[in-house]
Amino acid sequence: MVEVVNVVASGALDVELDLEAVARDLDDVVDYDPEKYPGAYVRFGGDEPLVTLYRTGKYIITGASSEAEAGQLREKFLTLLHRHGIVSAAEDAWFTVQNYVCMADMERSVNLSALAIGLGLEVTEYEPEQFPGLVYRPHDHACVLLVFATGKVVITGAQETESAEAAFAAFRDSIETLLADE
DNA sequence: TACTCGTTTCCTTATATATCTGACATAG
DNA sequence: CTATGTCAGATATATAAGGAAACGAGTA
Repeated sequence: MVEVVNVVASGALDVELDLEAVARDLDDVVDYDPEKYPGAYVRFGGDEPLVTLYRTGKYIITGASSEAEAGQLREKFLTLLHRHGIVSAAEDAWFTVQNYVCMADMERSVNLSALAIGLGLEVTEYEPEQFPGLVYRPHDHACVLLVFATGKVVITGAQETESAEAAFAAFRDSIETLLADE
């Protein structure tokens, strides 16, 4: 079972923004420090996803647990901007999910050194002294898997949930073949 | 050699995962 | 004063974004 733990999405408004003015208008939710970073952070609540807004009108939503949650936050964000007259509804250009970060559990321990050899050294990276997880980049799936000795797996880089699920399913099948004796 | 222009890298944010390190704290 | 304990911060992964800095190459 693959569980989505983070969704990164981006979108654009067809207008250039004066972030200084936006930060003044929405002082209670906006955190803007151009000396530190060019984007303005919009936080509705400590537990809600983060919106990073740029001068160009583009924005990023990070920290949502589902595509639906990202979409709801986007609506909330756009409504806020409309209410303050910062943008009009017509200036809303596009919005897409860019990355799904998922978690899965094989519920068995894994010998990562053996797995690296089994999967092939050209598709894996395992340096336990640098990082305890094995990095697996399958050729036939557009995402990256981080495999841990405990059997926990992090799947990241997927543009769709289905792609993360397919990558994990294929990985779980190969694990059973490669490490059947352990 | 000096300057310009294009490319590349880093920064920041979220999130799970696990391992080690360094900085503190508190107890004996 | 030393022992153990706790906690935060790297380490690595993907991804968007804009700006700054660094860097290589080409020209005068």
